[in-house]
Amino acid sequence: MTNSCLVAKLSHYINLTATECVLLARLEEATEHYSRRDIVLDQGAETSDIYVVKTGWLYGHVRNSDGVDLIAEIFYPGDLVGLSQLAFETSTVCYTAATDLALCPFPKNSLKTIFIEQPRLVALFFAFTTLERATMIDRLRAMGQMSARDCVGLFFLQTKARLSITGLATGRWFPMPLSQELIGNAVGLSTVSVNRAIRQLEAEGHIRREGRMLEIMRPEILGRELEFFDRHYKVDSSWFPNLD
Amino acid sequence: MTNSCLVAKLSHYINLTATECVLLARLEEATEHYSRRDIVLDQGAETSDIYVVKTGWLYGHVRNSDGVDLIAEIFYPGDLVGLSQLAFETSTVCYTAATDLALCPFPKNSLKTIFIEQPRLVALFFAFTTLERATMIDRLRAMGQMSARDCVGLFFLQTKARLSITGLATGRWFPMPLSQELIGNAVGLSTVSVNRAIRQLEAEGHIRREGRMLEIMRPEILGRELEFFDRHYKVDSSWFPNLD
DNA sequence: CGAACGCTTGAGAGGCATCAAGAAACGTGG
DNA sequence: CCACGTTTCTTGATGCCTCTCAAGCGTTCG
Repeated sequence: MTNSCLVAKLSHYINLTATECVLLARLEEATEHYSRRDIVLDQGAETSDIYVVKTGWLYGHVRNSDGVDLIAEIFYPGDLVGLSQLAFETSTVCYTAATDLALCPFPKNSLKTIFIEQPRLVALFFAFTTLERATMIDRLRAMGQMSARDCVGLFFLQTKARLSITGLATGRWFPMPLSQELIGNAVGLSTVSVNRAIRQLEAEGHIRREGRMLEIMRPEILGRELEFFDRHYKVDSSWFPNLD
Repeated sequence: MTNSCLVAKLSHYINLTATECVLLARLEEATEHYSRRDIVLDQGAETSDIYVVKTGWLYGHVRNSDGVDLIAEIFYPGDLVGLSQLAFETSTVCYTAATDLALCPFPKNSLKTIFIEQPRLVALFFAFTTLERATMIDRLRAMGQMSARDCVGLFFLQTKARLSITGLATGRWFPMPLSQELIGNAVGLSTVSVNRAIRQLEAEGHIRREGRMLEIMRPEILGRELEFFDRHYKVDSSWFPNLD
């Protein structure tokens, strides 16, 4: 078997054919390394490449004129970075390494043949974008009408769910390498409010921290309270094109 | 020529072939009519169909347990409704008619052949989802860190930009059939705050109202102030698969 | 060992939600 | 075409939540 992260993630959803595996593995031939805080692609730069995340986290963010930063998306191993910028010649967001990072770049022109020859993979990619959109709606709901505590709690539940797909969350523990400032940028809160929310969740016995690891004590209870639904566990593939 | 709304919208971005036009027109064979406030598809219902919007507006929204409603997406003539629910067997959002409405439903299984035979159309659909994602990030930015006045102003600019693509905004005027309550649901504000924001924009000479029509007096100036960028005007098609 | 960086906590200010009530517009049926 | 009820818009008063500013502490890394 291949040790491709992308294959690992996709296999969670459908049984990949050997042809598909080979083709996907080819996207991960080159590898680039980045250190935490490195900028992978700056806002306004040309979006000629797509990246597969091999190890580490990175995030896409936009800075507005008052200097406030908003994290638009966070990527984990197995994710495809840059699909959301396909329609733009220059990037609308800045990609920054959240941890030390290994990325596999491939030119976005490689998608041409995939679109023609691998309609089922395209359908799966398409499905992913809809999952991400649903998650983004959850974020909108959180930012618009939930308390700071609930925003942060929901963010942790979402993160854990995403990591679980590729087996990066073991049991109730998962890594949380983002600083409280970055968490704030992700959920639209100030550092101070994030800190107070975390301490409150901790005091209530919902979470526990141990270095950069986080434990959600009773995921089901917290999830029910915050109306969290794991959008990433399963996709409906009934409309996927059949294999030839 | 066909009078398909979908073809009209897509033609804004690429030159469709005759084959593509015929195929798209076939999606609009059936037509259903709804009155304002009618529910087109309820949350939790099966997502077996996709719809092309022929005339009117509709919106997808989610209601949480405290009864607060969030509008996740708004659809205009020429839009495809339901693509964002493709990956789910049952709908995560509720679709409601914002005005009287004419929709053309087609089964989502019809996508199978499109995925196989029309990779260029699929690429274009894919591009649309990335545009919508970018717009959603703008909304996140607005909800998270902008004032009520700016949220509402940005919402108007975005709406006008979307309508302009299909020629539904003439000059600086465009229709705004949504009540202030619905606008509030869309941008995450209370009705009261929306009203105050509108009156402020009006007092500042940024907008003018005439029944259900809205005029943005100096779009460039307001756009620059709110850091608005029209994401829907143009797509990069360099990575699209070529025609056979 | 010193200097960033990240976490924690307090105090004060401001903006938006909420509650409430009246005015205007709309729609519907007599 | 008018009368009435409903929806929508408008405005004021009050309170709460989060932001901002500020300072101290702990930790990590060069």
